Amino acid sequence: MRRLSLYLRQLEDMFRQGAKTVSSKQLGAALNVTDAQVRKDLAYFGQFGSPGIGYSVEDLVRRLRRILGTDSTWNVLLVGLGNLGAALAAYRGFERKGFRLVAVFDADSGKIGKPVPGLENVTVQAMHELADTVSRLDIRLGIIAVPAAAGQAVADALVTSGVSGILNFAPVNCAVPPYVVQASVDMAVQLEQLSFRVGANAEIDDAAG
Amino acid sequence: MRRLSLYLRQLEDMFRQGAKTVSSKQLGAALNVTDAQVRKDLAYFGQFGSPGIGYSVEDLVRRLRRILGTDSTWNVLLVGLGNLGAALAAYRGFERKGFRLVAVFDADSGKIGKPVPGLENVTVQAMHELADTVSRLDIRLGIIAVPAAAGQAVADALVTSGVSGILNFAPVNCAVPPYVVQASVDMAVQLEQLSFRVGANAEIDDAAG
DNA sequence: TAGTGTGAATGGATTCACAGCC
DNA sequence: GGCTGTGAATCCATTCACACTA
Repeated sequence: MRRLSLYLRQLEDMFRQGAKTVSSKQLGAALNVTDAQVRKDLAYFGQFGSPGIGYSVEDLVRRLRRILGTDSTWNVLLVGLGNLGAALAAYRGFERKGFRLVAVFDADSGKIGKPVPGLENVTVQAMHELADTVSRLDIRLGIIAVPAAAGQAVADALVTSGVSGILNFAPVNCAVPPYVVQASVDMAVQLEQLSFRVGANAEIDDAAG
Repeated sequence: MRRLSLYLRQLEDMFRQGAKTVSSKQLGAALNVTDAQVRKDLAYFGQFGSPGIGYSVEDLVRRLRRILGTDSTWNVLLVGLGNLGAALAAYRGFERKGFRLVAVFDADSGKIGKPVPGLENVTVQAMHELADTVSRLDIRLGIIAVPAAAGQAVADALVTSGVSGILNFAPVNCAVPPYVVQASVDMAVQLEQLSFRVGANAEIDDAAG
């Protein structure tokens, strides 16, 4: 369920602010979701709450992490150290969520061998080292941050090297076998969705006067 | 419909490769969608295809752009020129999709007044100039690329300044009034979704032997 | 009383199946 | 023969309503 991650993020936030318990209504209100929806989502994985009380924030955080698989750390690799890749490498939010960027690859020979800004003990590797590194460091997730034209080739290389999941920032649809999980984020597509919905909103307003 | 943007991206790709017509089956196969799904989606907006032939790629691209509102250019602003913001500012893919980054804001006084790397004629502005700039340049979409702690304040400022849509990269849920459209992208959440689905896949494999 | 867990009902999205057109 | 557009059927997610519990 895609909402589970959002529940967890919100709950971690609430936990930092010292909240002990939370009701489905409170959690839902913070995320624009109905209380019934929250309860259905959580109940699907077991009995987490106490009638009359709500949910223990700390307990729920622990259980959600377990469900999402982030109660242990995942090793992650990145392909493509352009602007976006560099931003991802420097982002300090992954660590806290249970992900560790342990290897970075690029096709540009000018970058290979140099340290990755913002990452300790990681130097840029050549693409041909991919498979070796994946098995040596037990890497299961790969992030693609390369131009569209290179996307499919990199996806193929990741699949061959044995990763189980791919997060794809290249603005292209990459074909992967069904046993490999893929998520895609395309900035331009996101903006298009926005402009579409803004346009639709404007029409509704027009119709309403 | 969220798939519309993906259809458009794929069609633009096919157009560049010289394709004249495309069938719902071909288009669907490229995106892991059934042919019936493609036809339903497109038919919702009108009669675009010819039985026996398929769809004209060029015509369909034009019609989809019209539907998505990207047949004309949208002015866009960016708040936050950290690693991610800089990557977005330097990304050359927006222009081709009908979006132009015309203003960049940051709270860091050390950055204000300096040119934005990769953008012609754009210098970093202070937050207090937001509302003025939005109305002067007729900006309707805003991108948030600031730390989580600053997200809500920036969202509020954008709403007050009069933008119609917000693309939020801050890892926090921002409350906005219903007449403002919002899309959110959280890199860490994306990875969590992946790890969840990879875990689920593994269990299915286990069960199957 | 406040709030969970859950069957029943609803509604929206997806698939099926096919008539009609090129 | 190949392919679209679309009603009918199906599936799945969401909401409703409430029995039950701390």
